[in-house]
Amino acid sequence: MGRTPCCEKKGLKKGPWTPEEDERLIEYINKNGQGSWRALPKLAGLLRCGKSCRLRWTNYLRPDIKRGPFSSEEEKLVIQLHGIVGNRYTLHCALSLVLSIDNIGPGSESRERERGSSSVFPLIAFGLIRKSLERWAAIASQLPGRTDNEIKNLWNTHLKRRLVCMGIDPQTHEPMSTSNGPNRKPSTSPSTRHMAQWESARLEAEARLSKESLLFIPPSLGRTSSDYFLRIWNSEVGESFRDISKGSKNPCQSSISQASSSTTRCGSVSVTTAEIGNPLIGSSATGSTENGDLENKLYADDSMDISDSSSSIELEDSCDTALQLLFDFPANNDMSFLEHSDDYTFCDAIMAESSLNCSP
DNA sequence: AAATGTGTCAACCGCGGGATG
DNA sequence: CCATCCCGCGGTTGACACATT
Repeated sequence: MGRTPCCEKKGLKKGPWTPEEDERLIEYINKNGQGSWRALPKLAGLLRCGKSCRLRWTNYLRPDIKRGPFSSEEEKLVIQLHGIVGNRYTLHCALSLVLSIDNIGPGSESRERERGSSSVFPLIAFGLIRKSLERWAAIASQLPGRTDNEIKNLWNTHLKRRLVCMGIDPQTHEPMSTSNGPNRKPSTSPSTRHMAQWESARLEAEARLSKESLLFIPPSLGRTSSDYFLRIWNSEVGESFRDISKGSKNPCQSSISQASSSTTRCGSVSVTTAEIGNPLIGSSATGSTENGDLENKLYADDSMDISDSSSSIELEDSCDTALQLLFDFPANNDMSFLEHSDDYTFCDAIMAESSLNCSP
């Protein structure tokens, strides 16, 4: 309703593309570049709608497309990434964590202690919240040469079935409820497990950040954990997130609002870190009050006087940066941190066993 | 050998949402 | 504020190849 169709349907060709059409499209884009898809068919002399041209180009003709079957490494990566950004459950976990942090206002010292040291984690969570809304593109961005459509097809035709065959819920990446299997530990609540996973990721990020900080700060000056947080806080990443609760145009804020309003509807996660009593936090936290103060500043930003100069573009970059932090660490897309929770990630088992037990 | 079933994948559809003028 | 363009999504279709009966 209201929207005009992307093109006049009459007289336009549908179905498989011919080599001649491909050639025309490639030639046109090589000459004129991408964009203006609506006008492109006419200019290129194609009897296709612009959307069809765009799809053909982005999913098939782009020179950087990698053809051929997915390698086992790629499949494993897709499964792992789907576990992170690929379901709304994770999205809500991230959201809940951010909100739980947000709920800790000045004076809530006990909760601060429970939560432990501050970190880059909220920034990662914000990035993930945003990116979770673009699941296939986010996953595809980590697999050079693969398109989101290709990954979606792979997931729907191969991987999803494989997970089901392995008794794993493809949505939650959890073992199916009724059959935990002989070697499985009693299943912890999904919330707890996801939170443990998140916390594990957070700790890794912190460790890495701390390590990197050693390169920038002379040991003679001494360091506290707040130094590391300050470094992030003073960076452009921090600058962008200082404005998160200001201004409705903020894309992250928008996502948060949307997700927040849907939390009740989906009923997935409404726990806070403190509520689930994540043991990782207690065992590893430094419990720095300096950090708590910093976080109070960070999340009680209604009272902060910050000259708002960050554009949405900067914020977007920062969200990307935050996501990239997660994708990057420890290094080169090594997602082994996911396996720290020893009953959560079954990718290796899946890859090893699927061909034996789940042959179509 | 023919009919039928199944899997795969490129392509399409309709929708929501951000960006822009 | 509104209309339009563009992008990305989930879901689906249809052609084709291959397996099974």
